[in-house]
Amino acid sequence: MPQTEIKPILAKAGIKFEDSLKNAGVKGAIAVLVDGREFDLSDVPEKDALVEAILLESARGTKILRHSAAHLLAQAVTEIFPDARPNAGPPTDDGFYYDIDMKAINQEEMESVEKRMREIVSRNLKIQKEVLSKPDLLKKFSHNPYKIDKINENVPDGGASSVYVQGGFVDFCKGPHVPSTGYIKAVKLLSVASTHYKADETRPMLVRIYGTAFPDDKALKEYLRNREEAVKRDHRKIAQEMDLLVFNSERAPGFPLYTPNGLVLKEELTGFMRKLNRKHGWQEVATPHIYRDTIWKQSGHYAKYKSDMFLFTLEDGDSYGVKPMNCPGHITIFEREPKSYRELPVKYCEAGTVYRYEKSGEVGGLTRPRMFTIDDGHAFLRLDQIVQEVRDIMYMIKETFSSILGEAQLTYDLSVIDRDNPGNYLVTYKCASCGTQIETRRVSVSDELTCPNCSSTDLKPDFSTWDQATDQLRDALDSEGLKYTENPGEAAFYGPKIDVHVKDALGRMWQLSTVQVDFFMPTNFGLYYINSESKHDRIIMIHRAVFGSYERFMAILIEHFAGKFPTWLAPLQTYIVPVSEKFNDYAQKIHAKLIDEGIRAQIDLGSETMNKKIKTIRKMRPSYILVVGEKEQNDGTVSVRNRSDRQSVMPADEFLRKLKDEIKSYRLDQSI
RNA sequence: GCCACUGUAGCUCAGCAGGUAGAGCAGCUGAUUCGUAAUCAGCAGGUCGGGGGUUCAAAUCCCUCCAGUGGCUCCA
Repeated sequence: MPQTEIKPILAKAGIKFEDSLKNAGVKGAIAVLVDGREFDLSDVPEKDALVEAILLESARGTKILRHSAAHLLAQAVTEIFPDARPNAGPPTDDGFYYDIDMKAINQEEMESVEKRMREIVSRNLKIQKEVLSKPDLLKKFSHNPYKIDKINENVPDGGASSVYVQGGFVDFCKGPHVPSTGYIKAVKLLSVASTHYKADETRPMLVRIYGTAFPDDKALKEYLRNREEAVKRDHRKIAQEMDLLVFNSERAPGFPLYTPNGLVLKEELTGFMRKLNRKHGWQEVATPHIYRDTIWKQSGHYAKYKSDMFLFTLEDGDSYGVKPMNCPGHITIFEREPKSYRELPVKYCEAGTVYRYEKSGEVGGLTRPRMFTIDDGHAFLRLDQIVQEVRDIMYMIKETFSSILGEAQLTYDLSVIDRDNPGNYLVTYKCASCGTQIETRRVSVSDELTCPNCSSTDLKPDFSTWDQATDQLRDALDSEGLKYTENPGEAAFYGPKIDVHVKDALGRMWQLSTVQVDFFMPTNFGLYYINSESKHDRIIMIHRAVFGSYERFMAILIEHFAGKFPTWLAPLQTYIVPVSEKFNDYAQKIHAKLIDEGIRAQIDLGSETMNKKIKTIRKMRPSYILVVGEKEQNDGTVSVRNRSDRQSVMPADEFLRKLKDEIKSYRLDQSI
């Protein structure tokens, strides 16, 4: 293991960090850390400071390396294409990119850029920091409007900032960087994409080149292997091989059609969730796919998501919308009769299929379809019941993923309101002159609100409901001992939420579960309960989903297991191959027995050779392949080949017993 | 929606200095009856994503629309 931590040393004022490190006998540093801030080795401290060496192999060091690799990329590009205007090139979690204003480049050109990068590495150019005044900066980058923008945004008048020079290339940058291009030993360009300047779709497109860099070749190779593995596991490819779904881009672009195999998988997951819901007191309901548009106006979806909905008007003039959400349906069921405080919480759930018109460039596979099924749940409860309910949901979530994925690693996000932009959310406003309260969502920040009572325009947002909801979520997380990060501005328009991310077998994090507290939709629909004093009281709603979308979760499972599902999920659990036609009867007897016991079993009575049958069925990823011939027929046994191609022979009854047990217990590995 | 790339048989792909399509697998027919990753032979299968244009002639060149992929934006 490379050493990644070194004891801090004292750096004297006026002496370059690199010299202080050298004097202290510290080797291999590429930058230093002082009070949490990173500096170049060539920087000179103004006063004595305790410094920590940053080694290339550390997380910080690798990030610096990648940042330098981004500069290297820009240098190579500008050497080959002198007209290219680099914009920005940051490191990312697993690599780096650089956005450059240039003509789109193809594969060969990208390879020549990469070749040039290696060549610049072998030149081992010194990467030197210079500090320039603002006018000098503007002059130096006068040919590059993007850098001019950046300088004007980041450097105050009369101020100065650093640039980094390597050979003939110079970039406006805070740094730090590795001391020379020779440090960038393991670098690889990965892909070309395009992006809008400042992520603003009205601005010009830039070419974004992605790449990655690692401290050594071995780490790079391993990363590339993982990437290849991810491509091999692509759910679209495996779903095709296992015959799970059909996408017909002409007839229904973005809409998955389930084949028999695919439906087995979805129904197994639905069954799992049904059982869990029952255990936790969620009652199953079913609601229509189409409603009058008035319900969407009332829920607030229409105002915000109209253009993303499938809407239509009939000849008689009635307008309808296909549901993009299940909540209004559940509300409609809930409000059928008044509820007493004693009856709460009321919890409805549904595997509810919703339809959203995702824009053409956004649809893709199962991760972003236009039709998907949510394991949706809506709890209607009292203010004092939130914490307990959220805790129970967090428990359900943990139960689900540890059961389906094994030792699942979960992380939690708490998304809260951005107080500076209340216009994005449904917020209570209080009139400063007459005290009237209204709950509304401004369409744009410039929208002036007027008091419906006194027509005053002096309305102040009141965040107390948001604060209450958010505090309850914090409470629930804290009392379950869960660590979480808070994200201001990421809340839903009707309330704060907890999102749960799950790590898959390739180390990727996926956002799956979500728990959202909603004070506003119950208000929009006038929901109430009768409290112990016979008065109306406000209903609180919790929206929750554990899998999120079945389709997306299936995609994740396919890639997580590489299609080799645990037996309970596998569309094909047993595949039976007779050694030759002579043993068809015995094979059919076994098959009939398995079918009778509810096993998803198939038998192959074709005239192909046994070898070929085994070969061709592999893409279906059966849990078990049974080969039966003379020996098995005589002994009443089966020859079993499992997912890892391990073979064994056992009595047919024993196989069936173990198989049933494995399925019933949702077992992840194989018992045979 | 924006940018780039791609679209040829059910699947994977070849053909593209313009001369109206080819392979493997899958399928069908026949032979083969086999002990754990491809038995042999034959047959059939495509108005080359749709539309328009240039040309004597378009899968191939041009325009346009649709769709897929990688990104950007968005994601109730």
